[in-house]
Amino acid sequence: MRDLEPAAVSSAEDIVLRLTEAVHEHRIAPGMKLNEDEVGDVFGVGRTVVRQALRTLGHTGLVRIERNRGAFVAKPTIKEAREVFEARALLEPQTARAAAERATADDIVRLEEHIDREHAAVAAGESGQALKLSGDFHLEIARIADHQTIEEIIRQLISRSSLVIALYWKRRAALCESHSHHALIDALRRNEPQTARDLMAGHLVDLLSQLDLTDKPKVQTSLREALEP
Amino acid sequence: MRDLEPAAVSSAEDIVLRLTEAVHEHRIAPGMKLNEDEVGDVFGVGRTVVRQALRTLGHTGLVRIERNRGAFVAKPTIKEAREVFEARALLEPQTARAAAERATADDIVRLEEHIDREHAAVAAGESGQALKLSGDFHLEIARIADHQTIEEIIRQLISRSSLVIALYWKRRAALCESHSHHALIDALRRNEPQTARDLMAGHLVDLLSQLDLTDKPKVQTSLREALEP
DNA sequence: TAGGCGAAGATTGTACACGATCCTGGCCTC
DNA sequence: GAGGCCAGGATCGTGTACAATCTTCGCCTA
Repeated sequence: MRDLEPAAVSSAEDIVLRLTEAVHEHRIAPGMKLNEDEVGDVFGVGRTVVRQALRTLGHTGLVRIERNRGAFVAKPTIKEAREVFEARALLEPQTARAAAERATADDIVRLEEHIDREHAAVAAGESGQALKLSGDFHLEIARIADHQTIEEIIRQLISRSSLVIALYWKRRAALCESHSHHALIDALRRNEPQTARDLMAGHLVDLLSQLDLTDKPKVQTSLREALEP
Repeated sequence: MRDLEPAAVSSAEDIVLRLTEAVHEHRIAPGMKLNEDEVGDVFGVGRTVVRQALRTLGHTGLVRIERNRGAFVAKPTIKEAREVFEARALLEPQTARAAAERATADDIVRLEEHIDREHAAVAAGESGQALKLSGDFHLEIARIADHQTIEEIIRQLISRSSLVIALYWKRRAALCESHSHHALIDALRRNEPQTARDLMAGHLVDLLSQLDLTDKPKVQTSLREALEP
């Protein structure tokens, strides 16, 4: 944690990664202003590089850029939240199916190591880290499916999912996820595409059902905007 | 066409649009180098703005950026080509279904006007323009479905589709598309979601089948890379 | 003549400075 | 006292200069 004197130089990619990580681990909250000078100081780079990074994050949907106003961590609306999970529901089941058709023994090992880290994070109470790993698990599936285009799209959707979870998660057992992931690995190990497909579809429904997307739970009017920071 | 002395100022968004249009209309070929100074001169802006635009295009997949080498119009491989259409096949049918559930009379009118322009372009022999309009048609469907997230993803996929078509299209009647689009409009007008879904699915299969994705038709080894420009 | 080395040119990467725009807070007027 | 106006500060947008890197081409050597 003593990363102070971070200095050195970070390329734009590094900053994108660091910021993405921070958002995934819920270390920076939706709506937070990302001042260019400030971010530049933190990472020891000029505004030019920060600008690139923020623009990149803007494209993934993690950051909203307003002209002459600056960059803010995105605050997905309820509609957007639904949309993100709908899109994932269209893409991921079929991707899991493809992954089940191609998964090698090595892939299974990697997935199991992944799950272990996920459990460790949960056990250590690091819910942020656990969430990030949970997202990475889905990405790993796409990687196994050997489908770069969809992998890239899913990466964006998972990023936004993190924001959605930060905003709309109703606290419950976070462990049920692990069960789903375990079952998925089993299906992949046994090369059962149809099972994998169904499990992923069900898993996404589960995730969505654990969000509180009732019509107006967290109003994000300018009023709240004024109260929160 | 006498757009010379373009000068004035164009913001980054404008340049993105102009370049995207040019690619969609096959006015600039895959693999072409996009020199920053050159683009800047053409549009009358500094390199900073060009840089932003190119980076944006890089994110949509239309341009490939190599560090210290520059920006090039992307050259999708056969695998990428398949991937793009697979992703579309997962997203668009369901989107068409949603569109059929929501389409208003106004929407139908807009779609029909769109088709008319498409026909006009085909009749005028402007195949590039026709292709662009054809892509926009699919985007319009996503807009009607009122699903911004998927719309944005489809926008990216259609951009890449244009590149794929530029590279792998085997010349045939370009008109069959119009029939598909017409049938889709009918389904939307009659609010027949299932029909719309199936039509879109079939339409995408048709599109894919008109590509020449046999194993090694257009080799793009470094040899070709060296010969082409 | 083939191969490797090195310098010059070209192109991108980054920082910085200046101009434009927006927000904030105080003051003036009604 | 309320509302509008204006100036000051802060922040972003863009052009430009300089540094880093890559490519190219000529030259030297075996």
